[in-house]
Amino acid sequence: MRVVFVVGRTASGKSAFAMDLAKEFQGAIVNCDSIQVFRSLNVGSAKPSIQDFQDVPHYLFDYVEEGDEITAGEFSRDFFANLKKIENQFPVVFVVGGTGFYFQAIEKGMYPIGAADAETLKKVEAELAAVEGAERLHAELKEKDPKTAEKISINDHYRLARAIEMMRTHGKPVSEIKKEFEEQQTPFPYPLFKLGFRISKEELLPRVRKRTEHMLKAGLVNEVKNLLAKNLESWAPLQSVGYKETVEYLNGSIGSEIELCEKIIQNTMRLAKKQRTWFQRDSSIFWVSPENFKEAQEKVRQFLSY
RNA sequence: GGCUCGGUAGCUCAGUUGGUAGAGCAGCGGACUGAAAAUCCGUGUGUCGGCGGUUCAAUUCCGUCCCGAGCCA
Repeated sequence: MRVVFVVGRTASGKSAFAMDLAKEFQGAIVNCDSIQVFRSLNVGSAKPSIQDFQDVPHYLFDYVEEGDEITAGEFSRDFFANLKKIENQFPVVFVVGGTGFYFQAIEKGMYPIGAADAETLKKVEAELAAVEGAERLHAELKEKDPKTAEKISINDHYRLARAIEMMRTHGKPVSEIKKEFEEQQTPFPYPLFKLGFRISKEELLPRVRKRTEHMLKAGLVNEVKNLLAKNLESWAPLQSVGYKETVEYLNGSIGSEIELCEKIIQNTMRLAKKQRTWFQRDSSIFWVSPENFKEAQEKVRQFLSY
């Protein structure tokens, strides 16, 4: 089996492209989007339609239950477990999504140390919350692991806490864990081609606007209302673009549905910008834009048929 | 028509006891290894509503006009 990554900013048209190719090559679609993995997040996550699900086999959508959460490491394991199961069923899978971190997790792997040790992390967070806590911990990191300290802002409490936690739990600096990992890194286990969808901000904005208006018509507010009725207001994915704003609308801090729509469009554009920033540094991606669409299709065909 | 309070960055506003101004948000750029649609970092010249006056110097004081909100007629 071969694997094609189809990456790009949200609403860029990558899903439709992948669907076409999947039909042509009897392939499957595998999700690599951190929000579309969740059941019950349908409208606001711009999940593929029921028709799409029927036309082409889709994997890793809708498989994390309401209220449950997932990490990049877990996603990566789920991804390979899934691929193992279907590797004899399809000549190719198209891994489609916008979550750069998850793509990295599956392509490069994660450090072999696993998730944070809850107890240690809790302690570190308590220290962090103390007066001058961040300053002290950052100084500690700087002393024991200057390389890592240089990359982490004193205000980035999340990364600072995790770095200290790693150091204490595993008894070595993060930069060493990173170095060891890089030395014994294994290549991605399937033939891989990476395709990126490039679309300008000017082209993207009207697409985002249309999609957001459609989400509101399709019942985004109701979707969120139902989740809040189940006491899921602190469920992490409700912090994501589209959901966060709708929660604010329902609790009154966003006044009207028009304002809600504008806010979602704005934050979606910002998300798109961050996605662009992430993917553009990967020089091994072959970029598709409207001008070289045919050429891109040809590239994929070549990759799949030699 | 009279009085009062406002008019400062794209938006909301702070400030200058007179020496030409700064926050938040937005925008723009970036980072990213178990929260990633998250989190964090960098980036601020704008006729300080217009026109006059006083002054070495006015966004700041004075006059006048324009615009907005409120109160009284």
